[in-house]
Amino acid sequence: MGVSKTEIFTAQQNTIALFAKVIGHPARVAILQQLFKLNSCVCGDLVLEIGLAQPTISQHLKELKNLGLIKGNVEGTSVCYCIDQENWSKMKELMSEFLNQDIQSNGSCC
Amino acid sequence: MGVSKTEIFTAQQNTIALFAKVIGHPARVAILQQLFKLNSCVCGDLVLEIGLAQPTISQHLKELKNLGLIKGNVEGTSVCYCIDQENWSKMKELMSEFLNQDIQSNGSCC
DNA sequence: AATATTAATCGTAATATTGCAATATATAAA
DNA sequence: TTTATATATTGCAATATTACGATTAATATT
Repeated sequence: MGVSKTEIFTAQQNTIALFAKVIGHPARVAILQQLFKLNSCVCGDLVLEIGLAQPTISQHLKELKNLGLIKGNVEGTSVCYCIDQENWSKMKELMSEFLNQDIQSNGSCC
Repeated sequence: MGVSKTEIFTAQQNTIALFAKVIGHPARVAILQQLFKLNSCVCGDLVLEIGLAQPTISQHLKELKNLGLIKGNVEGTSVCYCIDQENWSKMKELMSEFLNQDIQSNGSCC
């Protein structure tokens, strides 16, 4: 069907999946890395840096913004984007907790 | 197009995206959590636990296996799955490095 | 006001993902 | 050897994602 059955999972599972999904595209990884590198960055610079068309970058920025990982400020005709550090930290917390899980049983593995 | 332009990104960016993508579905998050909880788990138990059809679970397991995050051993008619701890650690390392990035510039944010 | 600049949105084509019924495969048990 | 059990594979329908050209919107500049 192409649509996930989110209702059968916990809120935490769905949230982890949503954050992972938005990082699950190399263009968005590249955008985030660039924003960490430059602190703030105008949309047009990302288009040049990354090499995808302007509407495509704009779409990826929108997804990152929807999840709160970045924020954008209008500056004249350009829009300046940067990491939303507070939300990034929250996401990092959630993902780290998931990644750092330990095997909870001592039964031998297969 | 539906197809990512992976060739314009670095290997690291593509790898991060691939790992994030496979975690980007709540069913796979749930499977991984269950495997951490029980150490090893038979496919059929995951079907019961998670509540998706057997072919669907089987497909998700395949994706996790393709990326090396889990491994499966045949035990009679069942297949026992567990976390591949070595590869999980490598993935964790890569993702943590990405998540723990710090702003590298002191220019003010927008 | 007219024009240039920048980014967002719309529309669309190509492809990927999700989920499951039906079927195939492989081993165990009778 | 037949039958039961467990998992994988196939095929398909519904939906989502990716990418971009064309256009729109919004502000700056002349």
